[in-house]
Amino acid sequence: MRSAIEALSATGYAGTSLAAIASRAGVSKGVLLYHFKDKDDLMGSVLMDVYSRAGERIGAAIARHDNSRAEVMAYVEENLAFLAEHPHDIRAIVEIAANARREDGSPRFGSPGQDPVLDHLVEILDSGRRSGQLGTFDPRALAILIRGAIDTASGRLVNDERFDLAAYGTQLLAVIDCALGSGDKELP
Amino acid sequence: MRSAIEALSATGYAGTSLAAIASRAGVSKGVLLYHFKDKDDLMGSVLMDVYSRAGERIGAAIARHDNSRAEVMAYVEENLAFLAEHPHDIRAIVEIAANARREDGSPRFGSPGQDPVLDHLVEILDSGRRSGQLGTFDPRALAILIRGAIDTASGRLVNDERFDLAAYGTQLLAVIDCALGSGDKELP
Amino acid sequence: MRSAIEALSATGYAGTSLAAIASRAGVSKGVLLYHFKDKDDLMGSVLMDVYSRAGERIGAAIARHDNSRAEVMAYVEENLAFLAEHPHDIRAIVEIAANARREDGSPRFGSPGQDPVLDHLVEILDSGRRSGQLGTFDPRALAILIRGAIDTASGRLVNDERFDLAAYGTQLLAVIDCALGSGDKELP
Amino acid sequence: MRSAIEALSATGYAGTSLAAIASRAGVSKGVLLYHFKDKDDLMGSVLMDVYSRAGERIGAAIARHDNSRAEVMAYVEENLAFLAEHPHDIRAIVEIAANARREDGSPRFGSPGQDPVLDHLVEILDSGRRSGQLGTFDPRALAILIRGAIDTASGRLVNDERFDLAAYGTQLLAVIDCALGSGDKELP
DNA sequence: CATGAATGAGCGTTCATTCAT
DNA sequence: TATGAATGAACGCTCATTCAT
Repeated sequence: MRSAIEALSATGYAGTSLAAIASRAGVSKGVLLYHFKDKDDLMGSVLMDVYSRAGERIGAAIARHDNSRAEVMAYVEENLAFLAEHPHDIRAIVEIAANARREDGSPRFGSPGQDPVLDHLVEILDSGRRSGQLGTFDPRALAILIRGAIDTASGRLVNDERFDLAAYGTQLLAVIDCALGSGDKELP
Repeated sequence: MRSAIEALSATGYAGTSLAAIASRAGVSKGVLLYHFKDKDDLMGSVLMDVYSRAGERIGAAIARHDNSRAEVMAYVEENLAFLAEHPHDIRAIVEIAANARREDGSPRFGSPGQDPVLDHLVEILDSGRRSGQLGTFDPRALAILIRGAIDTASGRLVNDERFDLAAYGTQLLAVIDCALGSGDKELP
Repeated sequence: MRSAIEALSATGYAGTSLAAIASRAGVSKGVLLYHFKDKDDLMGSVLMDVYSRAGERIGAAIARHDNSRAEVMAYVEENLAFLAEHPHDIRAIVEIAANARREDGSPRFGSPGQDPVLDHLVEILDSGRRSGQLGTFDPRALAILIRGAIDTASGRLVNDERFDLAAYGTQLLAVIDCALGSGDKELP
Repeated sequence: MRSAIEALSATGYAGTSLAAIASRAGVSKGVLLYHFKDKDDLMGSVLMDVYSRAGERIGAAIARHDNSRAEVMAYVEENLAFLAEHPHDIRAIVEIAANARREDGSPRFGSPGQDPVLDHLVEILDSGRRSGQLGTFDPRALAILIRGAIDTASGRLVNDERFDLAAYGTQLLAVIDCALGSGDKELP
């Protein structure tokens, strides 16, 4: 699975054949299909593996806070921290989510940014807004916006060597802070 | 090229074979390669075609304004308007930009959000910041963030039927307005 | 298709890969799948081709007679004549009929001896019996017996060089003649 | 071996992989190759097992008679009785005999109907003819015909649920009885 | 301009077989 | 004895590309 992640990050979904993964791992193609039912199963397993690792960290980070604004900030910060530590992992699952298709051509794993993760963010935003801790906004739209901003960073990080993730994170947090409203906090 | 756009939007980059495009267009495969040197040439032409059409509209919209904030807003509004009118066109070029690779596996057309377009936005933001019309921010980071937010909308629009582009646009404009700073404008 | 027939006759169904057929024909594998949708389509086409050629001859031979006994005899004689002239053709379709399976493992083209052909024979036998031209027997059972006797000859002819088709034909006709009865010579 | 027989009968020779047999037997693939040198060895063992069981019964039945006609009838009756009791066993060995090939594509176990068994029948027929107990016929041709009639019944029995084995047996015996002649009713 | 026949590399997958445990 | 990991060859099939017409 590590080899699959490397291959996905380096050559994209379409460029990631079983042969490419196997050769990266130094094993035969056959062994991949011994451990995984088929290619989709392998890809799905990579997706779930990274998701669960990232989700665990992010969930834990959120749980350390008790107000919506801090939770959102922790969500984004931890996302970016995971991305900084495991850029290829995130790149891999974005590739999978964006490109894995069913036989009829429809996406296999939902849109990029994936729904369970997205829904978690929507809920935080929505409960914050309802409880009055946050200002006025469209929770779903803002959540999509935030996920899009995070996902795009994974592409930059892997493919654009001039990309400064730290600066991007600072800017993103500032933007979100501003977007969350509540009148007492401005952008610097 | 219209058939290529339809196919890309419907079945993704990997699912878009020359045969699929040709059959959609009601012509033979051969004719595609008569008019385009190879598949990459066709994809590049689609990319350039949509880019130039979108760029023309967006450039014209920007030109109708004379201050940086209005220019940025026009940039985003016109992007979303084009997306609303031609969702498949945008979906197609996002697919191409995200998936077309060189033989060594590196992206052929830069990262999603593509550089010339991005640079234009960076420049507007930077000049606005330098001239004091806008507040303090990292122009490149903010530009990437905005492009990511726009690009992610194209995926939602095509694959997620519950997605409300108008609401998303409203939210995105509000966020950007806020991010551009200058102290006298809040989120609604 | 001629190469497919040769391969089927020489190496059996399981030994007949697209590569084997293509190499016999001196063409690439790809071209087979250009002309036939998939391997099943090719095999089905071979089956239909031989069937229609054989069926035409046999039908014409039957039509030259006006009583049931002569029709049955003509059916068998013409079957054996076709087999003598085109042993590989018959061997090929017996291989296909016996081995081509659906994905669930059930036979794709009916049992060996194939039904339309069998039904034709059943009908001749049955009408002869009902009209009193022939003696007493079970038309369906006798038809299956006759088809089995003919089909087994194709296997012998191709794989057993000591097999004497002419002698076999003489014996088979004698047996059938006897089996058909004739009012004064009933089966017990 | 019982699992191999089930698999062969259900999905045919080509559909019977070692994995399929192993999973039916609830053991691992490896154990099959521990007990049998290779797949051909397993198939050959199945063939021999069924052959010896069937041969024993049939031989015993023949031994209970002392004239050629009764021996032939017993041969056929016992064949059909074994088939009725163990349809999958017979189906399995017909599959093996028809499909197992050497590397050069030639049949590994002789034609369907297999020679030792066939030769036994030839001998009975021939000695009956020479001793004058039976009429005039070609012993080898008639033996092949009878084997073909029996083998085809196994395919019908497994794949054609409308097939009536008892009626088929009655008809087959009648035909053979007639074919064996009896001095006053010579074959031409 | 356009077609359709043909190619060949590469794909995901199956499978008999080997081997360390 | 039995397992399960691993292999490598072969399979059916897809596809971008070439080329004669």
